Amino acid sequence: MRLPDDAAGRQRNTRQRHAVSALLAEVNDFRTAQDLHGLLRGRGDRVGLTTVYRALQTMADAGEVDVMRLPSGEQLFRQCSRSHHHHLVCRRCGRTVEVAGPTVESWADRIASEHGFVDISHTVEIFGTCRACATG
Amino acid sequence: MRLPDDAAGRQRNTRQRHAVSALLAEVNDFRTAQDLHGLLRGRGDRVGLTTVYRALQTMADAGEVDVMRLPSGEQLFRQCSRSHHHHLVCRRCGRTVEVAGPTVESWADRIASEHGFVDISHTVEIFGTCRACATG
DNA sequence: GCGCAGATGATAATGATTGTCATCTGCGTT
DNA sequence: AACGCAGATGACAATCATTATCATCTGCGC
Repeated sequence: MRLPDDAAGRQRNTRQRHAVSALLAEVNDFRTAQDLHGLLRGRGDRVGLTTVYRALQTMADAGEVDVMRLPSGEQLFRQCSRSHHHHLVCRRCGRTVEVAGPTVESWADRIASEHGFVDISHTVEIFGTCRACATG
Repeated sequence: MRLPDDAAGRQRNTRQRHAVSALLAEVNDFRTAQDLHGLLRGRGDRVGLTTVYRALQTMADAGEVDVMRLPSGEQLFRQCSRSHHHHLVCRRCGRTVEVAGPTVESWADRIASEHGFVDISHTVEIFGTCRACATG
């Protein structure tokens, strides 16, 4: 047990991973993998699509980025605060707001316990139209 | 205005739609479209996969079936109660429990309103391991 | 500088879902 | 009971995001 995080600590510092990470920090919003790949290419960074997917997957596993899924099924990635939270998404312009939800957390846990479920996790997404889009 | 639900009331009673509907009533659980199609074929009902998808889509639009999405992105269909509710799903055996959540509903609405969002909808899924799977 | 495990990327493969389109069939009308 | 047509069907092709392959490359510890 010399290396507690043995399996996880094997990632290298590559140009590509850094590029993806930097881009996520820049566009502070949810983007698809394909989208991010396009942006990288557009700015001249030469990164393969496969690599973008892999980088995002790795970062997601490490808790460095959030993954959410659109009703259509596509997954979106974003650099988010590390703590558990959910998202409020404008279905028109895509603007997102992080929302903390102690209410839901405890509700979900309670409901699950009442039914004898253990090892609970949950997903919550809220969709709506933001003020700008509604009035514009 | 002889037909108030003009646009929606155009569905015909076909053998195929009935077969899909009957199967859903039988297996009271979430199934993929492909899965349902396989079951129909297995029992001798001759129905095209495309038609199964269309039937499910139509029924979902009409609120007759529930659609949920696995973390992997595949969508599952189930005949459910008409009222709005969410699901508690065993990640091991797939058993599902319908849960009503006035708490979340109001929470989601309140959060969204506070941020100026309108026309709110939301998705909530709770995953866990049911007692049977946890002890077994 | 060496060497190799991990990383990359062009490409093919996968797999669920949707589009196409010629044909068929409820079902209201005649 | 036959008619006609809008909606329905289904075999097949197409899409599209994501993943698998695999030969090659490169951090980075030695």
